[in-house]
Amino acid sequence: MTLDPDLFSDCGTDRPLIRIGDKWTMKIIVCLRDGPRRFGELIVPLRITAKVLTESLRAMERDGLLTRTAYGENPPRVEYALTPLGRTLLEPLAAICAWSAAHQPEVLRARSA
Amino acid sequence: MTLDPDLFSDCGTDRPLIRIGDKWTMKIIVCLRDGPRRFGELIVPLRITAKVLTESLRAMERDGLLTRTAYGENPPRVEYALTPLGRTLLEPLAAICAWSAAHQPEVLRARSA
DNA sequence: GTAGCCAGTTTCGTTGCGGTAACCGGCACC
DNA sequence: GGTGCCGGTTACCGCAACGAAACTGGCTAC
Repeated sequence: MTLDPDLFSDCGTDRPLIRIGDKWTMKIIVCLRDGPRRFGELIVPLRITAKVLTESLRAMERDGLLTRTAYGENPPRVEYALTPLGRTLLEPLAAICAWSAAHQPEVLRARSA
Repeated sequence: MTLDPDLFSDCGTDRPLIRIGDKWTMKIIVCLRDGPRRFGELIVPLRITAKVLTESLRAMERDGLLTRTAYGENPPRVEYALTPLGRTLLEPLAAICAWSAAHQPEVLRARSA
């Protein structure tokens, strides 16, 4: 594997641009990959609390990763959808998931050894 | 972009297999990509404290990502090197760094808007 | 008038990652 | 016999993330 020496230069910043590794960002993006979802359609499969989900969604909205659309109905309806920018994150995320899937046995074997 | 529907299935676990997003794992791997390094050669460029570096290295050693070789010399000399398994992480890491570099302006623009 | 729906917000408490500072052990040099 | 070098370890601490539970608000249906 040949790697551009400067490929990692932007990883040297104090805090990563997007907290890929935080507990929820990645899962929310994956949950939204097939189309918009409502608050309640995220909270159940993710098994996240309302507070943390709200915080995560707001942060991702601020970063331009997803959009929040509130319809003035009652009971309330709010839909969250990935932006094109958010969609571009699916590819590197897939790379990590593929690595996880491929090397999980190896890591677990190393851990138990 | 076409994505295997099951590609993300392994990301649904409670804790990710490797804490890619933790503050140091990624940087340590990048620091070791050109060959083995000593404790002191990691602590200076990373600007990490001894305690946290030790903890991170031990955890990565447990996971089989790197090896620790202590030479019985004095003053002590210890070298850390990526294993083949650790090297395979460079590729997905590069994907994330590339994303960061490519989309940083977009994110920052969204944040300030 | 009360109960339920949805999408939150508020309050309070816990946990764990990361940081600071001090100390350790063996040798080598002066 | 004191000092420095290297690679740690130990004790303590703060903050941000995470979580549980109760509450809100506006509308609808009974």
